[in-house]
Amino acid sequence: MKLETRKEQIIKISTILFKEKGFSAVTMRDIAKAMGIKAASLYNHISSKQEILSNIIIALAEEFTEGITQIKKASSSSVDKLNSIVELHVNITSNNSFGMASLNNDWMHLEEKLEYYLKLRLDYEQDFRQIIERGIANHELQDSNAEVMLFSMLSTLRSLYIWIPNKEDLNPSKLSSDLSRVLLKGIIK
Amino acid sequence: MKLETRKEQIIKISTILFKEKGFSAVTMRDIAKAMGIKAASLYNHISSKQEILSNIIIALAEEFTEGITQIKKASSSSVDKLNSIVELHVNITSNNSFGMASLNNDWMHLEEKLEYYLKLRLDYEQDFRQIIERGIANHELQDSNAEVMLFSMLSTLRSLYIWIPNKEDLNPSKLSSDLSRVLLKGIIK
DNA sequence: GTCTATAAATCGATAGAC
DNA sequence: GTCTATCGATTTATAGAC
Repeated sequence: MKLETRKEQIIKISTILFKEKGFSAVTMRDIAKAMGIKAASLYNHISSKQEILSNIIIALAEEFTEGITQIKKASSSSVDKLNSIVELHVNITSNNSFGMASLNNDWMHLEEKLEYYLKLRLDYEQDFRQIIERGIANHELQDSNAEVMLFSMLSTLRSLYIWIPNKEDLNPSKLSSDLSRVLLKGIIK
Repeated sequence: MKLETRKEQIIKISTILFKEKGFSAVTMRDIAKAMGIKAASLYNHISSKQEILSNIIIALAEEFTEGITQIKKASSSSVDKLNSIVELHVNITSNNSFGMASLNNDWMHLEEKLEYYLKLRLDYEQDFRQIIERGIANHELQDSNAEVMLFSMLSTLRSLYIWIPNKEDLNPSKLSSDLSRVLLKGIIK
């Protein structure tokens, strides 16, 4: 059992509040109240509200970057790489579904780290796109609009945070395989 | 060419600002500045910031409700109904991609209209779910997890607002058919 | 590490002149 | 229909006692 620092506790509680109302609508007093202390006391552990948001978003973005870097250099088929990407999203979102809300909806409120975040996101999308394009080139995937395929998969995977917390009986590996089947093979008979 | 009332102009500009930074981070002074007037002058046309948000979200939610009501009572196949739902989302989002951001991300800041919005959303999802379940029952669709199918389609369709404005050469009917193919038939060969 | 107190800025909204 | 002026509440953040 890891001992949580006070800073980690603040970030954890803020993550929950940010998902409920969004970063801009949550006040330092809201965070303090949820911690059971006064707002001024927060500043002994974090330097600003902005720092809390940065911690949440950048940590997640870097997890995705690490994940796709591993997938990219594996020697598996394109389809298996796509399956691994689905697994990556399901796993990260299962462990931090609250934080995924900030990553998706509050990234524009980043300040110093905004540029860095945008680079990570762009690189991730480019790696994902390349896996799809190679799948088309080597005839594993249908020869249709790669951009629509990318958009469709990424939209579903990025929305997992809305859905996962409502599935009390969540089994990540079953969800990954169900989702892979639907995303890759469609739903029609 | 329709003449826009001042109120409609305010709502239109607010919609753009809300998409950029979210409802909570946009001030009445921001809206006024974009209109070229002072904040106090806004109150001659709207009664509160809240009223602007309600107008944006409820109008869109009702469009979706009307759309699926028509689709539901058509005598077409389940697959054709799903195609119509894709078209519905592409059309509404093409006409108001900015407003779709508020619908997706700022609905929780509704006050008096929150309950009404939640009912419209729940009913919509229930209609959508029923179309999928009937498709499975009559063997048009694969006999797998209906909830995952619903989630996957809905996530992609709800995210269209992020993507559509970046496709300068957008052809709604081509997008609808590309998207239907990917969502229904998958991407694998 | 938490508190009280408060600074300095900004918020939504109103009053009243033009 | 827009303005200036301003109210009262609320915001992030700091100072300094304990």
